[in-house]
Amino acid sequence: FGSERDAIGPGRVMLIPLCFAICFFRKHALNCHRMKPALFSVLCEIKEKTGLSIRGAQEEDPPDPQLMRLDNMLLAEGVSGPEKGGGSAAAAAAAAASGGSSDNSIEHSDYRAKLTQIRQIYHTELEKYEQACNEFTTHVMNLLREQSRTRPISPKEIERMVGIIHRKFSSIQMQLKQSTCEAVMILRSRFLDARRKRRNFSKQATEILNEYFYSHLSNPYPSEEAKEELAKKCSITVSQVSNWFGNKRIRYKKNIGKFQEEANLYAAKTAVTAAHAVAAAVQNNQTNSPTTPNSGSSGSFNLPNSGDMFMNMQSLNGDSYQGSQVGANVQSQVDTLRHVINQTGGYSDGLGGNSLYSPHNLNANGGWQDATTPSSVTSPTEGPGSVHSDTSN
DNA sequence: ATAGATGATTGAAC
DNA sequence: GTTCAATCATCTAT
Repeated sequence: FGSERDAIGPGRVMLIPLCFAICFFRKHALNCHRMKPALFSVLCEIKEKTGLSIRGAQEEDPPDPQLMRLDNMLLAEGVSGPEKGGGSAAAAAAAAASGGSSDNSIEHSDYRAKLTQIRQIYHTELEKYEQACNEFTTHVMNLLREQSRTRPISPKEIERMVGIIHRKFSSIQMQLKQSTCEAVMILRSRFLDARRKRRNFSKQATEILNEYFYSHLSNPYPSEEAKEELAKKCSITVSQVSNWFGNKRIRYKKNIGKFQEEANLYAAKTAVTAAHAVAAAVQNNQTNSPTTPNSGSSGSFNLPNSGDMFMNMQSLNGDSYQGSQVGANVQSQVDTLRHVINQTGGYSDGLGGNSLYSPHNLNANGGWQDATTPSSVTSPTEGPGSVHSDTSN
C-alpha cells in the first residue's frame, strides 16, 4: 500500500524521518512522553497541509464494463444469482434442439451436474475471498486505529485504505469470475458438441415429414406456419424441420430414382384421402363455382368437373402446369394423384421414372418449377383462388 | 468393420 | 432472413 506514502506528497520529506524516529520509542513510553502532545500536533499540522493532495487523489472508480459482462454472463448461465432447478437457458435450448428425448435428458443432467459443480466451486471460492477480504480489512483497520494513537490518521484515510483493499480483492474476484466463465464456456461448447451426437427422428416424425414432402412435391417449401405445425406434430424444432426439408429436397433432387419407391409408398398412402378430399373439393367447387367471386377471375383456379381436373393433371406432365394458381390443399392432392396416375400410366422400369414422374416440377436449373420463389412467403398455401378442402370437408 | 442413411453445420448466393 | 450444396459426424443395417 505504498500509494498511501505517495499520496502524502510535499510533507513526505519531513514525515518519514519523524515516523522513523517514533519507531524507536516504546509505545507506552511514547504515549506517556511529555513531548507527545507537541509531536502529535506537529504531525497533525503537516498532515493538514497534505490533506488536499489526498483529497485530490481520490479517484472515482467507474463500474468496470468487463466485470459487468462477466457478472451478466454468470447470471445468465445460472452460476451466480438464485439457484435454478433446471440449468441454464442455453442448456434448455440445446436440449430442445436435440429433440428433448429421454436420451437427451442424460446429457442434460450431465451438463447440469457439471454446472452445479462449477457453481459450487465458484461460490466457495467467492466466499473464501470475501472472508479473507473482511479479515484483512479488519486487521488493517485495527492496525491503523492502533497507529492513530501515535500518528494522525483520519477516518477518511482509513476509509480510503479499505477501498484500496477492496479493489485489490475485487481484482482477485474478477479473476475468479473470469476463470468461472471460461469453465462454463468450455462446458457449454462440449455440451453443444454433444449435440452432434444426433439421434434419428422417430419413425412417426419421419413419416409425417415424408407425407408432407411427397404431397407437396410440386413445391416442397413449407411456410413458417406449416413448419411450426410439423415441428409440433413431430416433437422437433422448427429449425430441425427446415434442416429436414433442406436435406430432403437436395437429396431427392440428386437421386430421384432412389426415392421413387418411397415416393410411391407415400403417394399410395395418401391417395385415398386425397381422392376423397379432391372429390369433396370438386363437389364444393361445382356447387359454388358459377357464383363464386373467384371463378373466372385472373389467376384463380377453376375446377368445373373432375374431367377437367384430370385433364389438367395430364397437362402437368407436359410441364405446362401453373401450380402457383392452385390452392394448397388441392395442390397437394394433385401431387399425390398425379403420382398415382403416372404410376398406372406406367414407366418402362424403375429408373425410367425419370422421364415420367420424376421431372415433377423440377426445372432445368434444378429448382422446383412451381416454386416461383423458394420462400415461405410465396408458399401457395393461401392462393387467391384456393379451395379449402379441409373446411369443405 | 463397413457402407449407406441421416441430422447438423457451414459458406455462398440471393 | 432462406435456400442450396457440400461436408461433417454419427447412427444403423449388414
